[in-house]
Amino acid sequence: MPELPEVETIRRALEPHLYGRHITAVAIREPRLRWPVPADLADLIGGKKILTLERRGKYLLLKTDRGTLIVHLGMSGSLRLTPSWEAGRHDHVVLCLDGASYLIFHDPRRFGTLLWSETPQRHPLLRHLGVDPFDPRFGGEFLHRAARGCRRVVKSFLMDQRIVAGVGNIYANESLFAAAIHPARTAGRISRARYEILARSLRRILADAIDQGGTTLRDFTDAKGRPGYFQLALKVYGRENQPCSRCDTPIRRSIQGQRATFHCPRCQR
DNA sequence: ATGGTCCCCTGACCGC
DNA sequence: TGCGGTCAGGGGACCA
Repeated sequence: MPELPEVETIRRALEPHLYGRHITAVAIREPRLRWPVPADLADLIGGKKILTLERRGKYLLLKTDRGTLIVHLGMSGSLRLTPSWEAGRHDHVVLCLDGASYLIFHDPRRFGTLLWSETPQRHPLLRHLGVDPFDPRFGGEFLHRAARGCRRVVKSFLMDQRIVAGVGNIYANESLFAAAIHPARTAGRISRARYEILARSLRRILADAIDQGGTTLRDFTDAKGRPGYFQLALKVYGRENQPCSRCDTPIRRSIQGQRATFHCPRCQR
């Protein structure tokens, strides 16, 4: 489900309600996620005070006064904050907070992650993450340099979390369309000038998507249950055979790296 | 090192 | 109504 804009949407909705709260109890109802939820999570996080909720790529970091809960939502994960809670299907982990509210990790497909770390930046899952698209270091020059000698197709290059952290399938497709770059072009053979356009397109699209509360294709909602609206602004993703917004040529769907790829065969070269 | 494939899992949808 | 096939926003493990 969630790429950078959706994760950021959840982060913004949650953080003001989490700051300074204490975790009073933890219930692990289903530990079998991407990796097992630590059986002693209650001991690790119980009684801790929440300091911040940060985002690193598609990860959320719930920082406490001692240690950090690392959260990844996978394809179908969500976090929601409710004043009351009745056990629902796929509500795998529940954090009880002081002030009688519940932070619920819900994930039907269980591709998500909940792990504990005292040094999250050095955690194996986070250590190799690339720059955030909103980091000042990110830009056309950065992409051009990172792509030097790279023989992969540009779309999978863009989705490689070790290069840029946070870009998934929707926003890779959309930013390549905005930059008029064919998704199957070899990453290492794209000019610096075109990477400048791609970097700007990506930033603008991610920022717009955050403003719209993310993209809701099926079931994405923020921490209060509200859907996003950026799906209304999608130009190619999920639009196979529909006319290109720029030239009316039917949008084409293909498969790259086991994932659906959408592009306009006329606009994108 | 690099790049491509497989697979983890559930649910929704489609055609028969 | 039921059944089988396909597809889905991610990414680590494994292989050449």
